[in-house]
Amino acid sequence: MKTSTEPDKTQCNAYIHAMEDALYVIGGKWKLRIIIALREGNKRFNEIQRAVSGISAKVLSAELKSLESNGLVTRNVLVDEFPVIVEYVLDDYSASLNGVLESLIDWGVGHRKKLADENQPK
Amino acid sequence: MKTSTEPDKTQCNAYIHAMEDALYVIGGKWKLRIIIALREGNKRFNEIQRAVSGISAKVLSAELKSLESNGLVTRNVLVDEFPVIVEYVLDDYSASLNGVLESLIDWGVGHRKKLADENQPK
DNA sequence: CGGCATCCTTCGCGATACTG
DNA sequence: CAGTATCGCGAAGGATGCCG
Repeated sequence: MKTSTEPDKTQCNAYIHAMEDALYVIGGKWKLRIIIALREGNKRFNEIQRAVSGISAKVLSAELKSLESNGLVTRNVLVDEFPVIVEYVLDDYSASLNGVLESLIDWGVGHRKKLADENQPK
Repeated sequence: MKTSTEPDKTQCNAYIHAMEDALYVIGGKWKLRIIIALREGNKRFNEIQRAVSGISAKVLSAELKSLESNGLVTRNVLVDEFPVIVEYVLDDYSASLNGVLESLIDWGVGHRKKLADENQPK
């Protein structure tokens, strides 16, 4: 607690800072899309690449490592011989993102609806 | 509605697509920070720049225009003579983002807490 | 005061090819 | 199948200066 005369400024910075923390982990073009793809079930590397259209193997590889290091995704090696088989699984911790995902998806749907209504006012 | 055998895949794509719509409008490094800054009250250009630390005038200008064109922010010219004075105001529509903002901020706070706990397990 | 112009850097991302 | 290596583009962003 503080007795300063500018509590708002402090609050605002705290909010912005929390947002930065969040975006550092789940920001960027791909991370949330990958998580959404994995929500419909565990997937192999190439399956994710197909589900998240447009992502390259290099980027997908990097994103998965990042998600793994943040405890959101787990990498399971199913077969460790030549045609290696790997499966990616959402970690329990990823459930903590449900609120974020749902509100973002909802807002996206609503915003698209709003744009459509503005173009077809009737 | 469809009778396909792969409703999940369709659902997943719809979710990802809605997310893309949302991120197109509020994604990127700065937009949500600017909105948070404006939530504590209307601000002038330079005030926003001070509140959102690190943003340059050029980028702030571009971001404000983008937010304006999406109906999230309104630009009010208070004085139109030489030392021009402009005020930026959150539009009513921006309230629709409250859920997104709160869940992101919450998650950021929680995630930081989680990291702290992992480093100080005792 | 608000904000555009210019120049420059950074790096996220993409395409293609290749390997265990 | 699951990635890595290489190359390189292009957009986003930073620094500085100027102008109404």
